[in-house]
Amino acid sequence: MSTVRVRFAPSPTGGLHLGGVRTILYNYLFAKQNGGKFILRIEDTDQSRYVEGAEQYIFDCLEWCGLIPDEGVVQGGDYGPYRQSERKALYAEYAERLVTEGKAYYAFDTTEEIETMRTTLKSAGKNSLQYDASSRTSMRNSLTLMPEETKTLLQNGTPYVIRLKVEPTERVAFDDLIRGHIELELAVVDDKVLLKADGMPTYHLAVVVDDYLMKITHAFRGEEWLPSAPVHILLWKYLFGLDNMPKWAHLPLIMKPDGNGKLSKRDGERLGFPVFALQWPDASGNMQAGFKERGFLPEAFLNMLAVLGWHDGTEQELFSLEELIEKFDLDRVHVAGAKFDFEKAKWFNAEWIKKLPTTNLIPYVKKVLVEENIHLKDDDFLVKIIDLVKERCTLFPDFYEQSKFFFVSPVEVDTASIQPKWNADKVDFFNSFTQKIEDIANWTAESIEATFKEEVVQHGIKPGELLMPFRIMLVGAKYGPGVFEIAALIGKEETKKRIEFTLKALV
RNA sequence: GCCGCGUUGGUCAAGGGGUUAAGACGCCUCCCUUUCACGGAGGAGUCACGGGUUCGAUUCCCGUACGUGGUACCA
Repeated sequence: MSTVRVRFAPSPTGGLHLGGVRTILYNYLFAKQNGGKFILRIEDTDQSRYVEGAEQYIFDCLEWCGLIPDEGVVQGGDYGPYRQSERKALYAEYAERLVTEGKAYYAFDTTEEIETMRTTLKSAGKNSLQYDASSRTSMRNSLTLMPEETKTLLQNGTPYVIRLKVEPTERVAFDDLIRGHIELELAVVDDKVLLKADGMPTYHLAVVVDDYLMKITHAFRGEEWLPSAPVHILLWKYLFGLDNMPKWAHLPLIMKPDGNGKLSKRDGERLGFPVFALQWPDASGNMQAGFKERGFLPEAFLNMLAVLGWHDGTEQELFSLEELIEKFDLDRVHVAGAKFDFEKAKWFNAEWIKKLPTTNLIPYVKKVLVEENIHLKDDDFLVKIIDLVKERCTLFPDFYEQSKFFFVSPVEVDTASIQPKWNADKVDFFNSFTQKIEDIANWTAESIEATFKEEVVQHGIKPGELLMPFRIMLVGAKYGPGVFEIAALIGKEETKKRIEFTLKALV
């Protein structure tokens, strides 16, 4: 049994969105669980749509997710180059070989001529407007032209493409790792362009040639590729033999949460959630926050993506990357598309924030707080705070709201919530309480609470009447962890200061 | 239009001839917390439709509907 080799081949035309990352993830999991190699190549065959920086972006995404290729554009390897633009000559060679063997042909038709052909077919009431066995005989290609004419055209540098000669009577079949046996008629596929006029291969030629030369054993891709599988099978048959063809798995699509259709890069903006792993500009050039920028943990992001279309059959929902490698099973990948649910995605993040050791969270929380101009003391202090508030946080920006009062006195205090029931007795209470805390030698949540309770008894007021005002004094509003915990952490002086501040505001 | 793939609560889903049809997110109620969350206990809500096959279909078969993908010198 040869080594499992899988690959992912993104095109540098835009940000990596959910479907793409999930395909990478499944590829990665499969490779790792079989002790194989995960290879990254770049499909920059459509240079008209090439976007500057998109390639680096792909590397950055992989790094953030922790899905590092074993071989490829960055790491190198024995089967390079891994960028298709650098393999241009290679593809042309195979395309020529197909022409020589009568499996493909040169086509000199211009875009306008093809347009004309289609309108003619349409007005004739034809359903199929394809460049195929039925229409190629009336087009300008090496099948219809005299050999000398073709030769002259080529010598004159006339632009041409190489098209696959699809025999409509053939049928092809293959076994999909997820969907089982699939049979397709070639009558419905057109004579696909293999080599474009600019000398670049189309996806169809490139994927087959690269998969062969890079010894790929298993190929995972989105379901949208299923209809073109016959083309690839034909190419394998003509070029390298069906026995060498990788096993295919067509993954279900990730769909829009509302309405219909597969999730697209524009949906994030429209629906208010990220669709990219990392930030990426939208069509109008505005930067769209990715999962990273929105405050997701890569662990949560990967976990959420893994179970969108795959389920391990038990009740477990939280999986680390190591567990995913161990448990992932192609047989348990769904056949139907899944709608993306941002609420559930957030839940995964909240779970991972609770699950991960606090020390792992420090860098993320620090970043958020520093961006809010919070002056941070030592890590020990931060760890105590994180422990206190982390179960109240879903995304990292929540840490700011949930912990800012540990660092700065509340600017706005919600006195309106205290005012209605405020009276002289309560003022007395807080005045004597501020006196009493002077004497607390060991400033801990327990001692503060004990002192507070004693005072409450002395004044004969219900504790509930006083706890909320106290909280509002310290936090500024009605939320947060235990009041005595907060008082303990911010210190005696700060506690006094905040009580006195609010007392004045309430007059 | 044609071809492919699909269809279990609002969403993710387990199950696969006989089940009270798991579980999770979200929603609702209550408990805990003299706050907000976390946690706990409950609740509402589902097998697209029509025919077969069968003693019995959510499950198997065939249709229909609906969804979705493809039908490019895009990937």
